[in-house]
Amino acid sequence: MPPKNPSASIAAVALHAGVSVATVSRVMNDMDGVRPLTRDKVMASVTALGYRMNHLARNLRTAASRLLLTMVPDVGNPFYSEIVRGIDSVAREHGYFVMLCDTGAEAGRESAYFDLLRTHRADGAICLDPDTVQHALANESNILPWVACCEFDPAIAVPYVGVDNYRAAGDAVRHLIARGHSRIGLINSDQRYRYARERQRGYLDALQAAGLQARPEWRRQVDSLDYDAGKHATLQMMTLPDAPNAVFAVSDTLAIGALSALRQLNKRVPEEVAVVGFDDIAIAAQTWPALTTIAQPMRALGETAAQLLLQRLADPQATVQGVLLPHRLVQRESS
Amino acid sequence: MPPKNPSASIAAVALHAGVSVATVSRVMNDMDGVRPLTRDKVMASVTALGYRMNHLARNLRTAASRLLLTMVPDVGNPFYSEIVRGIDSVAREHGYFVMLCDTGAEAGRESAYFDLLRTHRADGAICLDPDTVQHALANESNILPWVACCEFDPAIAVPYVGVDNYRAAGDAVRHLIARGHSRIGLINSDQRYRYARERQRGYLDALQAAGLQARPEWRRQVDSLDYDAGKHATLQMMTLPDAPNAVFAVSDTLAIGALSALRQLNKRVPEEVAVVGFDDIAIAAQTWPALTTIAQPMRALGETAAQLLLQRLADPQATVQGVLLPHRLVQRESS
DNA sequence: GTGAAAGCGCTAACAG
DNA sequence: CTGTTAGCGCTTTCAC
Repeated sequence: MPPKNPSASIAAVALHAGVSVATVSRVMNDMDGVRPLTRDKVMASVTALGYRMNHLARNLRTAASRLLLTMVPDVGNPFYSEIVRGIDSVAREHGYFVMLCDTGAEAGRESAYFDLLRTHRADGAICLDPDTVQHALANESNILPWVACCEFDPAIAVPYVGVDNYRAAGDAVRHLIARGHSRIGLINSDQRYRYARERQRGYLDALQAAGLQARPEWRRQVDSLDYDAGKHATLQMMTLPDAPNAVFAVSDTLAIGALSALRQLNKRVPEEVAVVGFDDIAIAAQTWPALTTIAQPMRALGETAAQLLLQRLADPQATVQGVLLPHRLVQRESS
Repeated sequence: MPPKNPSASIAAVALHAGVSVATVSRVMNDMDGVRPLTRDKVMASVTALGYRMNHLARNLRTAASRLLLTMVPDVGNPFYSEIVRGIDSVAREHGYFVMLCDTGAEAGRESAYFDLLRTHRADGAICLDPDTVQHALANESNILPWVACCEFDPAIAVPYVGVDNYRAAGDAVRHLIARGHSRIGLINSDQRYRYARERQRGYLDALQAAGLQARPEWRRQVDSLDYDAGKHATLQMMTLPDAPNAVFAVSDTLAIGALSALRQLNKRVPEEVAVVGFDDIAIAAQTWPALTTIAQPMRALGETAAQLLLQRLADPQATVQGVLLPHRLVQRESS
């Protein structure tokens, strides 16, 4: 039973092994230029003393925390949590840990978190917050290494990864049109999000291209992605004299709320009202009826974001890039 | 427009203000014993230079990272993400940030994460992993500050917060019995979790107390909390010659999968088969039929865990405590 | 009330 | 191949 002393310092190990601290450091960092025999001696002392390196000290010296900040508007949303897993997996692969921060999409909290970069508590950040709040951070982007994920403004010189929201929304609407629906409603989220604005544009253009009406009453804006928000929006929309016979929701959670509302209204889905969502979160396949939706490669979105950030950290002056990942329509029962 | 230089050191500020680094440090830490005039001078220089303290250095000096590790089996599960929010909110209130780690309930990964404590990269940890994997860490619990949340073994000398799983499961079963069901199935999760074992015990005892049969075929064990796992378990259970007319699932996700299976089987819920879940995640109110479930105070669970940990950090030798929070039956349409 | 100076534990030149 | 040494930027006695 070796005496466990996690607080033993590198000096203690050096003493025990009869070598210098520099040598211990070399061994601990797997650097070459150490005689195997010496290395073994050091390792023996390390286990004998139960030594663990103090990362605080190393961090100060190397000026790196090996922590990646991830700022999400809402960790509770299944869409975001899947992305976080993607980020986490590649971060860990590269020896980084992730610090998860729930910003509630508030600019204030976001910029407070950004201080973590300025104070060297994190090496880089991935931001999923509204592009409107990203703008505030754009000026410092050259100094502070961060990338945008899902939400991004191509005009900002910040690496990003996302999907083509305009085209994706168009695909959803065109699908609905192809299924014979003509009065198509939109449940949209917070317009501070560029994705919300882009999807609305896609919706509108697709409608127009098909020569269909795009009545303003058929568009509802909600300020959260809760199930209830989608439900209420749908309930309201359906009281309209000439209510939509199909609805496109910009998020699965909203769409699921819509399903719930339609059930309450005794509307048959998709016969009386069709529903299409966005994201393809796990639950989308389990609803009744199962949700037709635009799938986003959530995992890959997170992984790519982490890769971009890691790239940027490795080479700060590398050219800024933007990546668009493919989406696809997953047709189930609700349309 | 002040020259922003986040990498300015305390020495630069001292020079600029014409004071010593000690004084700057005092000002930065809001310590008293500094003349207001001096304080103002320093603050002026701080803003002039755009100084932000380097936390790496401070951390080394104070031997604290002000980071809390949170280890969850699966960040994607809505149950856990709500708890994480609770943790995050009180952590931030106290000047801590949280580092979220998805362990996949693997003992290996868990102990790797624990190294973050040993290497001073985190000050404390909150563990939501199976009590079976917690046992491995119990020995070091006196040295390494951590607390258990949701999953815990009262026998381990580690502070914990959770619910009375035994009683909660009994409540669910008694509710089903009261509604006239006699053949009650159980969809249980991974037995490495103490909560799974406790809930099973509660289920069994409640059945016995009512003089009802507890056939082994009516119990299904799944190895994940995915919707699909619940669905498949239910599908299998329902092929039984004398299938249950009610099922208690130890997690809402499992119960939702069950709902999906029953729909596929054309069984009316709750008339032909009633379903009760556990947790009361947000989606539970939106399913069809809306899910009856045992609600856990997820937010409070997370908040309490963080408080316990913070307490432990403030006073390492304080007595170990265990907290049980109340659960409650939320009756909706599925039973 | 303020300053000088000694480290925290590690890494990285630079010598040997 | 290994050792010596000078810091990283901050906090914290201990003087003044």
